[in-house]
Amino acid sequence: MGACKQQQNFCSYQNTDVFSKNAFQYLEGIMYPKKVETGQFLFLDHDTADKLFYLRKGQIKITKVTEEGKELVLYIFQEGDLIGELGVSSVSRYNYSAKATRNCDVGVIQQKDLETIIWQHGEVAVEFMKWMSNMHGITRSKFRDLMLYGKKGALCSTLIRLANSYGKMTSTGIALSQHFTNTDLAELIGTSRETVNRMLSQLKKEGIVTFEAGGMIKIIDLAYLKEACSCEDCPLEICRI
Amino acid sequence: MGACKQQQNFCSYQNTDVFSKNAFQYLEGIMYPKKVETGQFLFLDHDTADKLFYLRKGQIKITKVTEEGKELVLYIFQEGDLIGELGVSSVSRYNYSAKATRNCDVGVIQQKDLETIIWQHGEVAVEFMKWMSNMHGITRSKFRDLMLYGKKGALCSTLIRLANSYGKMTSTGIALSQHFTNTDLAELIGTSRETVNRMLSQLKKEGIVTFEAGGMIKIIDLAYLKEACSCEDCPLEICRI
DNA sequence: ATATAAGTGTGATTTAAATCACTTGAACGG
DNA sequence: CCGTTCAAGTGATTTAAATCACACTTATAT
Repeated sequence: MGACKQQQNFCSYQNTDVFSKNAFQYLEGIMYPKKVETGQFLFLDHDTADKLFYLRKGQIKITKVTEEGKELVLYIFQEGDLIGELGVSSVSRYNYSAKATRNCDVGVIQQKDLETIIWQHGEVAVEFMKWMSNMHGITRSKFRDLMLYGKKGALCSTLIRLANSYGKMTSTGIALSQHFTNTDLAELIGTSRETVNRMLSQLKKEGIVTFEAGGMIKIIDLAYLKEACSCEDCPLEICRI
Repeated sequence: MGACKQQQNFCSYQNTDVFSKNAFQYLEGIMYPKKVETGQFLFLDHDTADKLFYLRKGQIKITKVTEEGKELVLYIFQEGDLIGELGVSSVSRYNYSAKATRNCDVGVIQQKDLETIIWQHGEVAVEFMKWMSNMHGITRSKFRDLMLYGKKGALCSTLIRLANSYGKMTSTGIALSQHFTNTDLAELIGTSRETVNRMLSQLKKEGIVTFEAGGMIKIIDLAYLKEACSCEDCPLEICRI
């Protein structure tokens, strides 16, 4: 379990970093393994939400798709992240889908089993609340960024979040360790591919970002990006993708 | 504590409806009273988030304001609602403000006191999680509605939520029991007063809504509003303002 | 190596929404 | 009753972003 890997990554947090070793062992105890292949869904919109998922390996995108096929990516989860809801009422349903964008090893946690642990161990309950609070913080801060500062602000906010989740510090800037296509970014922002392309070209021209081998984005002027979305320097567990 | 007051209100839920009588008594035990007058703030953006608030009476708007003065209203809380975050880390801060839009009677709950109860009573922990999950659900569903269906969809979604929170069923439609100005609605949607005015006029012309005495909105054609924002009939605890 | 698909880059055009600039109306206090 | 303030309504204009259309580039697979 993470903690900020200083220098190596710009700063990569897993959302399970809120759990103590002790609490995490309880979770391990009730997990059973599952594999999900690239392109497959871990769960679908409207499925019964009676499980949590611990992502051991791979990548999961949480998406919401409209009837017309427009796709909004709400989160991208990585190794060490916990996925799902703790509705605690047995009848609640997901209102988004979870799609594997790489081959995944997942630990499945049954709601019922988790509830037992929460009942018995106050410590685990408190840590779960911290996790839930963080997740809500991510959603709320994205909401703010995507609503208030236009598409340019939305892109800049998203680049900062990507830097926090995928960035590696180098002497010349923060290099994203993964390639994101214009379409990927557009789906994170809720805009069109063309708009992303034009905005990125502009940022490149102004020397805010550069493109490395394989189209990987490197952030040169983080301060500019922060300015563009009135960054409030939220804690890193919230400022993520 | 609520439960759906059938017929009387269209359907008014409080977000504390997740708590059992028993759990709520524990909360009552650690609350101390506070009054907040109309226009005053219960807390400000960036204040330390070490308290929860139970709203006994009055109304609180949760808002986010940009440097340029643009205001986004995230939630409107009513009697019986619980306000705040359960970050559980003592250093977390609000990243929004809470403004009283009526004279309020509030019960203040100290984070520390609450944590003790959560530790001791698994039942309370589980109910708190349900509450947190609901709050997150509200945020997520608004995010979706405001991002994906344009300003028209955003307005229609907001009218549905207002109906759930303030609507009274009548023989001719759902009458909102409170007046909302064009500016109020604009701040809920993240748009301009003029745009709201034009969209509302249009809805009126098409017979979707009417204006009653005092400018109160009455919803005639709920199905139309649902269609406009691809309503998924979320549970009522989530489809609120 | 070459066909095929997937992604990028850009101009032109359309559409949605914000902004500006007023007018009208309603409500409130002295 | 009149001036002041706050909200509603609306035309004209500008700006932001989506959409359309297509050329070009880069991977990938047979």
